[in-house]
Amino acid sequence: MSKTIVYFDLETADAERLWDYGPGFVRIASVAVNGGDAYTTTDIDGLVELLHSADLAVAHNGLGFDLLALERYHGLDLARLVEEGRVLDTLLVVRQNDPPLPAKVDGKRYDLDSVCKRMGIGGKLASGDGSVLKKLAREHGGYDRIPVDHPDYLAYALEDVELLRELCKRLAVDDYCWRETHVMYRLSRISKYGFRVDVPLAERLIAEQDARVEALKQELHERYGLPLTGKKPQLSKAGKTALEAAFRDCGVEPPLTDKGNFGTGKELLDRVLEENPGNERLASLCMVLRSMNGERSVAGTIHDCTKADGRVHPHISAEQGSGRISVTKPGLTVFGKRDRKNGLERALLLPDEGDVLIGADLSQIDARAMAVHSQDEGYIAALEPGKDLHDEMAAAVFGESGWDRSAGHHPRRGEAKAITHATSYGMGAAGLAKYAGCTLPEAEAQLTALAVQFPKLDAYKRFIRDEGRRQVLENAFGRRMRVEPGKEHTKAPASMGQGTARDLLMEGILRLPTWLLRCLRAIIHDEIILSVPEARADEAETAVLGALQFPYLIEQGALEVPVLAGLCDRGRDWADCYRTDHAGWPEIAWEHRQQPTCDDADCTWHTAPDTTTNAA
DNA sequence: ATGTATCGCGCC
DNA sequence: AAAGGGCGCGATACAT
Repeated sequence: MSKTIVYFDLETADAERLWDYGPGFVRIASVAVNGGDAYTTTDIDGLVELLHSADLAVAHNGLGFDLLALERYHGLDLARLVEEGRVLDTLLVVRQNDPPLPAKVDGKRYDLDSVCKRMGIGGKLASGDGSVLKKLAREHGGYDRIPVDHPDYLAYALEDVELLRELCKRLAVDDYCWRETHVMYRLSRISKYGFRVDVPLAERLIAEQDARVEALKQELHERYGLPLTGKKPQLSKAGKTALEAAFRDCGVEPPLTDKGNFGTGKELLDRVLEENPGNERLASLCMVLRSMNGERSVAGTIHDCTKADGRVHPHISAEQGSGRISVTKPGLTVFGKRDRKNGLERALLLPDEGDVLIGADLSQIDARAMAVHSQDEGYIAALEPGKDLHDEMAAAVFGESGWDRSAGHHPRRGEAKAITHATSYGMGAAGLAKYAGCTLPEAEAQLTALAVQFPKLDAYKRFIRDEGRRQVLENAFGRRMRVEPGKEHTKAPASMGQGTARDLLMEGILRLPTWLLRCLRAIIHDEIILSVPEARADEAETAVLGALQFPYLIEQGALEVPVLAGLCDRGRDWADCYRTDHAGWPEIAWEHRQQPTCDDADCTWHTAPDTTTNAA
């Protein structure tokens, strides 16, 4: 009994409009069944029928695009296909077979054409690289206006599916690929359902920011002759020239970046201020520059990404070197959280009507990943439920003396935090000293103490650096990760820590009950956010914790490492989820923002936008 | 016009 | 010999 394998590729309207184009988004499909002749068709419902009856549906980036389009507009039962193991996304497989270097270097190496070229597939089929399609779209006034019988269009589509079939013959599909299929399907629910946006708030914040930026530009112009063109004149060539003169006017040499260029970044300003205490003119210049630089356009980005349904539908992919998840358009991973200045950015995202946001984050998950791999008894013990890793680290490095375990935290917990964080990633004594603000000998002593207290952790890092010289590492779950030659010392441990941490969270995603999948709204490396009906919030939180927490055993006979998670506050918006963490910043709480006024002079919600900075 | 590089900022 | 890692995105400069 032979299996039916369907290879397919879609040509659509502008891919950016997957979630809001409406019917007609999918224009033609190219299809090949087993070894039969490839063909193109406009009968997309027919393709879906074919996929429903097939043993395997194969597409490149299918879980990022093609299958999602068929699900949205043509009734594809994607959940069932994935559940029954009948979906193969070759993009996921290629990344596993030939893992990427960091995205900066390797970002565009995995589109179908690049992959096939690299593997020597293509032969006489020469069009490649999508330029044909782009040209057609330009000629006809858009991707959705290319005639569906245009011979070049059809040839292009046909070639893609033939390449896909050839590619498939050369791929090795391991267990990790099948697991990853389930992972990416589940994460694609975030794109599908989208995250509701507070559009009026976005518009208000944008307007306020525009006013603020205009005032800052004006100030720099009047005081230092900065040109007024562009959004960030301090970054423009003419702007830099003006500012260099401004620094000299203050009696100071213009600060330079590591590459020797003039720069006005936070660190450079800090340094120049430190070196010139009491220079008021300089202080005032730096303050305005800092305000200018600090102006981000998160509200604008969100607004631009919001579709007609009032929601953003972020794109989810696993293209990072460690396998970490990228969330883009908009990039939800970088929204303000720690700085009060940006704390309200998350207030732009809302639960569905009648819902509340819930969320949970894994506790020190990178450290747990290192514990899993190193099997260091002491390190694992420090991660036991009820213990605080940083307290235990402080005790290990600085000693138990002066710490009454029953009375609270270790007095030097703050310092230990830096050490824990730094050492998993191979930071040296110099780096640690700078990061932690201690002297070099102190940093050296701390690193030595660490190696003595956690010998297996230390040994593991040395081992994995060595392994890294083979260029490809495998994390605890079997994900393959490439290490840049020459950077093993720092990147090998980092990849294992981040990569295994990533898959520990994905394990939680796979353990979520099905009903919560449509509630998923965001994923931020070690944290997930969901929008759930208020009446089911208790149930949902219990289920989320149940899914995310489990003892992890890397292999038979190994020591178990507990994976633990904590809930955030239930939020009326995303910022509201962290009101307890930031009790000192009342505006983080939704309740507070409902008041017409408040007494906190530093409140970033009620205080009228201060555009002047007014140094005088 | 389009793509790459650089800076600068934010998060994990 | 010494070395924190991973990223997204806006804004700008420069090459093609």
